Amino acid sequence: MTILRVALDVPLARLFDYLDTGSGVQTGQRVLVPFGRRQMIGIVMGRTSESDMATDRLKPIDRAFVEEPPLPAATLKLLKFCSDYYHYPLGQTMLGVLPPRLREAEPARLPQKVGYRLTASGIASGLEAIPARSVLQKKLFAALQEAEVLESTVLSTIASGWRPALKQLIDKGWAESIELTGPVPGQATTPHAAQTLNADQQQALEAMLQAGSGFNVWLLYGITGSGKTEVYMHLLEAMLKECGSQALVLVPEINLTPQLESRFRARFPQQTIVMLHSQMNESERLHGWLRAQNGEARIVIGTRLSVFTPLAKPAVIIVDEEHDASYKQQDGMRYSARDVAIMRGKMADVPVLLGSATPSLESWHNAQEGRYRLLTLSQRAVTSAALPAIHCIDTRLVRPEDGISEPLLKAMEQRLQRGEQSLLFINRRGYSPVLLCSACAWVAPCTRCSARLVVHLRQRRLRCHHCGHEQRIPPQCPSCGNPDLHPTGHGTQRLEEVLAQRLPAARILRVDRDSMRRKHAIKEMTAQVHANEVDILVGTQMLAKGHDFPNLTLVGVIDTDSALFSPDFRAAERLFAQLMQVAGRAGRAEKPGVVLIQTNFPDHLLFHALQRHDFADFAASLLDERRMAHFPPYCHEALLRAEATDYEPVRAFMARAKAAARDFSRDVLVYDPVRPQMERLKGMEREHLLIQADSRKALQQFLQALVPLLREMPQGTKVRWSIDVDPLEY
DNA sequence: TTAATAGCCCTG
DNA sequence: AGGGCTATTAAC
Repeated sequence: MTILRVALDVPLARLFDYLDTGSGVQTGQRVLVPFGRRQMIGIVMGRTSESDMATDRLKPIDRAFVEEPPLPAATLKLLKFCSDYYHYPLGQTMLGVLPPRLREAEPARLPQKVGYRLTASGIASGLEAIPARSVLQKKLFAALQEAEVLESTVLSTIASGWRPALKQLIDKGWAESIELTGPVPGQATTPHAAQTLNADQQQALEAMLQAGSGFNVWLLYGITGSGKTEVYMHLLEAMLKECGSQALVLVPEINLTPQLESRFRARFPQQTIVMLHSQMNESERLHGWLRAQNGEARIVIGTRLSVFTPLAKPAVIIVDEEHDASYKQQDGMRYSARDVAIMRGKMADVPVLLGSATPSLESWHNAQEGRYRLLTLSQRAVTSAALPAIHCIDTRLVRPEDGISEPLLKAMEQRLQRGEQSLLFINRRGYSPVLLCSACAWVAPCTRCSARLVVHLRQRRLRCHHCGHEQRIPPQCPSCGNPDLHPTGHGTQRLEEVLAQRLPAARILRVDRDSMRRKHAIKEMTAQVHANEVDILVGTQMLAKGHDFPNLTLVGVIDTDSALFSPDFRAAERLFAQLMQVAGRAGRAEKPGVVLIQTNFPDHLLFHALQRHDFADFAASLLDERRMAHFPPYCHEALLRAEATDYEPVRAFMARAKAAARDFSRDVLVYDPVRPQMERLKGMEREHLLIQADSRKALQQFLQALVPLLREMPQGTKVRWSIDVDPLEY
C-alpha cells in the first residue's frame, strides 16, 4: 500500500499523508480527501512508503481526478521554490495559484470543441446558390469554403451574429457541425504584416536571437514610443517557429491587456492566444489554464498570477513594464511576478525579456553589473514624433489659483483654440483630500484607519480611500459645532469643476477609479478621446498607462511635491517613472507635445533629469544614494508585519519576535519594531519589523530559522502576521 | 483555516 | 447544572 503526500490549502507548513486506493493517481494530480470532518481538494506532491503518522490513523483519499492532466513537474518545482523563498505554506501556495474551478470537487475538462464545415451538397451548390440579400450567410459560406473547418470562436470574429445565419445553412443541408479533436484549425484572416524595425530594434532582436534559446535575462530599455511591443512580436515570431513552443507574456494590469491582446491577435491570427486575468470568469480562466498546459495555447498573456500557468513547452517569457509595482502581490504569498518569471526562466532554461522605459533600480543595477543584458531603444519608432518638451512652472513665483497656475491655464486655452487636447494629471481622486473646520482646525478622520476622509462632494459623502469607509458630510463640526466646514486641497472632481468655470467652452472628461468603475467605461473613454469629443482629460495615474492619443499635445501635472520628500526611499523612483509615463502621452503623433509640471522645487534633480529625458542619469544618482544608505538593491530586505485589533498584543508579539531573532541574527540586521506610516488600517493596529542582509542567502537562512519560531509563538491568538520578502511598501 | 472541545464565569 | 463565552488543539 503506498502513501500519498498531499498539499492542502491550510496555513500549515507541511503535507498530509493519505492512503492510496489503487487509483493510479500521479504526482501533480488533484485529489479529494477527508480532512477533519470536511472534504478538501489537494494536490499529490509525491508518494512514500513511510509516514510520520501511524498507518492506522491514515485515511484513504475519497477520489482522484485521474482523468485530468497532472501539473507538470516544472510547475511543482517552481511553486515549491516560491513557497520556500516567500516563506508561505506549500499547500496554500499550490492551491492558491490554481484557477478557482480547480479548487472545486468537480473534474475539470475543456469543452468539446465544435467545428463547422460545408457538406458535399453545400460544396456542390457553391456560393452562388445563396440569395444575394443573405449577406451574412454568404460571408460565412465564403469563409467556410476557404478554411474548410472553422470553430465558433473564429466565426465570432467574422460576424458577431453568426449563429442564426449558420443555422440556416445547416437547415438547407449545406453546412454541418463536427466534433473537433486536437489543435484548433487556424483562422482565415491573414496576419498583419510585421512593421519594419529601426536600427535599435533590429539590434536588440538580433542580440537575443543570436544568444539562442537558453536562459538569459534581457532588459529592454526603451523610451515611450520606441516600439518595445514590436520587438516582443518579432521575438515571438522567431521563437514560436519551433513546433509547439509557447510564450508567456506578463502585463501589469487588465487596463492594458485589451490593447496588447488585439495587437497580438492581429499579428498571430493562426496561433491560439489565451488571456488570463482576474476579470475573466471562472470557466474562461480554467480553459485558458488547460490550453496553456496542454500546449494548445501558443501565446499566454496575463497579469501577475499567470506567471504560474503550466506550459507544455515554454520558449520565452516577457515581462512588460517590469518596473510596475502591480507585479508584486500584496497579500497572501507576497511574490513578485517579475522575480518569479526570472526564476521560472532559469528553471526552464529559456530567455526572459524585461521591458521598460523606466526600469526598476533593481533591474537597472543588475544590468549595470552584467547579470542582465541591456538592450537600449533610444529612437522613437515613429521618427517624426519628437520627445515632448518638459518645463516646470515654479509655483513659488506663480501661485496656482484653485490648483491651476496661470501659465498652465493659458497653455490649455491655446490647445482649445487649436482644437488639440490636454491632459491634467493629479494623483488624487475625489473632490478634496481634507474636510477642515475653519474655527477649530478639526479634520474629518477615518474611524478605522490613521487617514483623513476624502470629500466626494457630488455624492455629499466622505470616503476613506484605504478601507472604503463612507459617511455623510456632517452639517457642522463634530468638535466645536461650527457649521463652516471647508473642503481643502484638490482632487480630480474639484479640478474638473474649476476647469469648467475657467474654460466654459471646453469639453472635460474626468478619468479616475470613480468615473471609470462602469464595465466598458475605459473603452468608451478611449473612443471619445479618439473621436475628438473631449478637449481636456482630468485624471489620475490611470491615464498614464498605455493609451495613445494622437491629438493630445499638452500634459499638465498639478502637484507631485509630496513624493519628492517622502520618507519612502522608493518615492522618487516611482515619481520619475510615473512622470515619464504621463509625459509620454503628449505628442505621440506628428504634433509636438509639451509637459508643464507645477512644483515648488523646479531645481530638483528629478526634474532636471526628466527634462533631458535622462533616465540613466537619474538612476545613477538614485543608485549612488542607495549605495551610501545601504538600501536595496545594495542590501536584501524582508519585512515582518503584524496586526491585530488592539495594539498591545501586536507589540508583545513583535517584541518576542525581535528577541527570538537576536539568537541567530549574526549576518543580518534586525531593526526595532516600528509603527508603519499607516499605524491603523482597516481597524487593525499594525507594526513592522525590518530585516536587512548583504546577501539573499544570509537573509533566507535567517528567515528559515525565524519563521518556524514565529509559527510556534503564542500570539495571544488574534495577532495576524506575515513575511514580506523583497518588500516594496513599508 | 476550520471546527470541536476544554475551561471558565455567570445565573439560578 | 447548564448557557454562553473564549482559549486551545488537531487536522493525515
